[in-house]
Amino acid sequence: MAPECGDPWSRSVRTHDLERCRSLPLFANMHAETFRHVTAGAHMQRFPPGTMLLLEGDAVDFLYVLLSGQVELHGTWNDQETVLGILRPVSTFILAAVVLDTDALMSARTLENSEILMIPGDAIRSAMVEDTEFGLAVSRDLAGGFRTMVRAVKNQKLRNAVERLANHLVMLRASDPGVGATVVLRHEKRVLASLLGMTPENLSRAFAALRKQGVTVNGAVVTISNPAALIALAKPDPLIDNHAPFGADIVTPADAEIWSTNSHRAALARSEKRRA
Amino acid sequence: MAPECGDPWSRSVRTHDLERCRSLPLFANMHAETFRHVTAGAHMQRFPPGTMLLLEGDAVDFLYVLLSGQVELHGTWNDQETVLGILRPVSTFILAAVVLDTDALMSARTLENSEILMIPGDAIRSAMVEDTEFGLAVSRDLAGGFRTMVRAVKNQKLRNAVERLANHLVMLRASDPGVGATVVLRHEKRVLASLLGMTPENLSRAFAALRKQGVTVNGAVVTISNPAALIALAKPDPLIDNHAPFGADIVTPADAEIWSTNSHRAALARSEKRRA
DNA sequence: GCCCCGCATTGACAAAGATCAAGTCAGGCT
DNA sequence: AGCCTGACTTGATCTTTGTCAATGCGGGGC
Repeated sequence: MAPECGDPWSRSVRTHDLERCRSLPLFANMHAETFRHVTAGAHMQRFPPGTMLLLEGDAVDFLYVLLSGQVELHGTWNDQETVLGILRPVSTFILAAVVLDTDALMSARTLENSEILMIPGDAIRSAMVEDTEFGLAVSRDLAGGFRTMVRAVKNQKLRNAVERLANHLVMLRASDPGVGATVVLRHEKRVLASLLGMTPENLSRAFAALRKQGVTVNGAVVTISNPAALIALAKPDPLIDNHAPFGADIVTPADAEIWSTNSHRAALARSEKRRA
Repeated sequence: MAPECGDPWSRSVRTHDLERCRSLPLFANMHAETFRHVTAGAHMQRFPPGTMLLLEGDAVDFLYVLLSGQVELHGTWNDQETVLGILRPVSTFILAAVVLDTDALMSARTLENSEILMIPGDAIRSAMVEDTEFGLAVSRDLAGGFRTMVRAVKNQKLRNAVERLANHLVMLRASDPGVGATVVLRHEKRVLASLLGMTPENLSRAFAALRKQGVTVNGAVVTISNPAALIALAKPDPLIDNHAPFGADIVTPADAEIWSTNSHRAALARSEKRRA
């Protein structure tokens, strides 16, 4: 289902890929044999930016594992589109549709060059039956995904645009292990706007509104001169915002809830280098 | 955690209760022995309307099974409240928190006199390990719940207030086995307003706006004199609205997605036959 | 029966957000 | 280098939604 934009580039699956896959909570405790069986039928593909991996309504034949790059999940209705989530490595996506062997509710599109491991849905479903440990991991992953979406609904219904942006910035700050004066936006602003449920114009104005709280923007670099003021406005809440603390704190591994993402850190470092 | 509002009324668990529980897809294929073990520690309680069963942030010790009455799930932030879902029998709730053994993201409150079976979370979690069939059912239920929440986000972000109301009415019509001229709202209007993500005042105006499409309201009774016009405005979409599209189409049994409700399905099939 | 209280509706107004239209800027291409 | 494209911003305007206030309606309790 890749309509345009050049052929995907298939390549063989390296053991390094499998190791990264294995590092996900979803696969970590799987029996070695089941893991081998599941990945036997998998194949690896590279996609250029802007490739539609999956269209909502399509039957879902694979579980996707994003190993490098960035993928956007979005939904469409009445010629409008809204971004429902953005994935960074290492993450899986559309597990729910695979488990139910049904059609996708979200479309998926690459935002950057991306390497994706595609695991046949059949293999996933039979592994759930054969390997209890994996079955449990699937349940935990889906429970986390459910909670992520509950948070999204609360965020959308209880907060206005400026508050959503403020919390997004607070989240970025919290997830950045480095010092605190600046954060780097991880997506194009128009993508971010859609993710936050507003138009690009309105995102610009929301940034402008946050100048009072000491927020200034320069391209993708946002400097937060008065974190306390920003946080006072944002009122982050653990029951909405899942600030995955890398640095400290335990957070039960099951409660990842970032779809199934685990290791963001690499990408962050990269984007930090180049800045206007 | 039932703060006020009179003592809950505990009573013994009857076999009839267990049978209704068993009818849920979540429990239907469970081994008899596991089911007996799981329900051994369960107890039954009656709650008057307005009782807080669970407060967001609370640790979750039980899986709740609603056997009669009506329960509202809502979220809170910054002194505002929004309804995230409304359950009718027979449904379970907060399975995700039980699976992860963590705190609740949603509060639960009875809207009517309700009978609720409370199953200890430990028993659920150990049953998942011991009974593969049950583990699979849990995964499927959570996958359905995830998809329900994805639909909710799309509904909220892609549609305006009038469109959300129109689709709600179309959904009620589709799920009502009787003839088509009227539907009955299932909740107080202010609850419905919150569920649809608007204020009560705005709900009134949304109803007024639908008069052009032949919608008139009288208390809880809504008459739809021109279904085609209403549907034309609502543009219901199987990827957002989980009711049988008017054409045909089967709903795959796995794709329940109504949290974990089952009882609708029969109604759906019925309404499929008769169509304007 | 009467009184109250809470729900629902309506109108006037205010705030939030979307749309339309320029206009700027940076990066990529020839 | 020069140009072109696409992203971002800003202002003006309109639509949608929320807020505040007043009123009507109806059911439950005394």
